[in-house]
Amino acid sequence: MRISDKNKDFFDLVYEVVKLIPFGRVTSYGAIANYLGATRSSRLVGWAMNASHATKQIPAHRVVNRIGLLTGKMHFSSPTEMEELLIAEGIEIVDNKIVNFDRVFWSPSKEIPID
DNA sequence: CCATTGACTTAAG
DNA sequence: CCTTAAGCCAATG
Repeated sequence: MRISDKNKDFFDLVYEVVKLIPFGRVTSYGAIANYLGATRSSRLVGWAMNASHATKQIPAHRVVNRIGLLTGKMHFSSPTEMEELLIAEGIEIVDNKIVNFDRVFWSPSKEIPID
């Protein structure tokens, strides 16, 4: 299915993008919002992640804020689950922040091949 | 229906 | 990078 399909809800589009994040890579709420054409609506991406737990299985731990801070770790099953998952993917984290953020950052608008 | 809140971002200082 | 202020929009009371 094409990501550029606008037939789905904003939440579903967010899920599609998040599911495409490669192993060991992360992206930001704003990058996803920007890719979906809603640069200023990055809060909705976070809201979508919150809802994702109940609806689908999504690697929400690969989505952090614009500076690589794990702002949403408290919304997981365990307060340390997000950090543990990222570390398991080879991502360094210090003080709830991704150290090598510039190296593991994955931009959807630049790295998703256009259909 | 109005007010507040929130896994956010940008701009300006 | 930090702080303020403002914008954004769904959910909640």
